[in-house]
Amino acid sequence: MGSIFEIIAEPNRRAILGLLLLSQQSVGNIERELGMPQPTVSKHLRVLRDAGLVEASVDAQRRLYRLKLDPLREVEAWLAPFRRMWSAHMDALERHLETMDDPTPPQGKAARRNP
Amino acid sequence: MGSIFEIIAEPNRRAILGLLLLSQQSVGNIERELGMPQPTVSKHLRVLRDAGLVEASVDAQRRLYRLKLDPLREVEAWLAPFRRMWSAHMDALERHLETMDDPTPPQGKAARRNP
DNA sequence: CACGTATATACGTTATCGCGTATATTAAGT
DNA sequence: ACTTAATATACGCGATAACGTATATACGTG
Repeated sequence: MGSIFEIIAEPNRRAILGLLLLSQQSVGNIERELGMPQPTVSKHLRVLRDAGLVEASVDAQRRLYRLKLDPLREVEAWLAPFRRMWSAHMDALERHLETMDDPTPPQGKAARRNP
Repeated sequence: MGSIFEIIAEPNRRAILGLLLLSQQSVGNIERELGMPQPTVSKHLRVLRDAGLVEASVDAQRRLYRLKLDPLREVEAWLAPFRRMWSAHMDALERHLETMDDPTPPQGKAARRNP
């Protein structure tokens, strides 16, 4: 499977990652919690493992899967400029609201960014 | 096409969005800049438009496409808890480094950085 | 109105993904 | 050793997405 973006495009995989956010989980737990058949879980876990998004430790017959979120940094990195863009718009809106004849000028709450 | 995640899973679409980050672009520009055949561009733009990621204004025969990044907030929202997680690890590492052969033991609860 | 330019869509093909069912593997308990 | 539990894999299938080629639509210019 190609990029991290394709990996997280799958809803079930996102669900699994979301569940693992709470704590590590056995395959059976994931199966029960998310209500998907066991082979499906295992196969998605395989994909996630190959992508480096999870890793497993063996607890007898169980495998406990936990998050390894390093690969998500690529998504974060890709998203960053877009986030900058919309916070730029936010700032513009703030500036606009500040200049609107407002008897109570914005103060106190939310410290200025880049003072 | 389903979720925003599937939309941005496609490399060419991410390329288009990346290009639009600079400024609005005509279809022909995208075609030249990214070196993909025109129908491909148009079809991806169609998908992006349906997803609300992009909107076009007509300039004679050209269509100028620009970003509309609202839908990306969903990605941002999904990513947020994971980001919190790895910055938590960062903080833990920092705390650890602070206490490493540091003659001044950790006493004040959070010696916040950037006072 | 004919023509070139710019963009959109239709169609057929190919590749891949996710699923379900069945089976293999590995460890535990008796 | 036999059995049960837990997880992994193999195989065939149906859906869908992306692509290339060809064609349609809309606009501007002579």
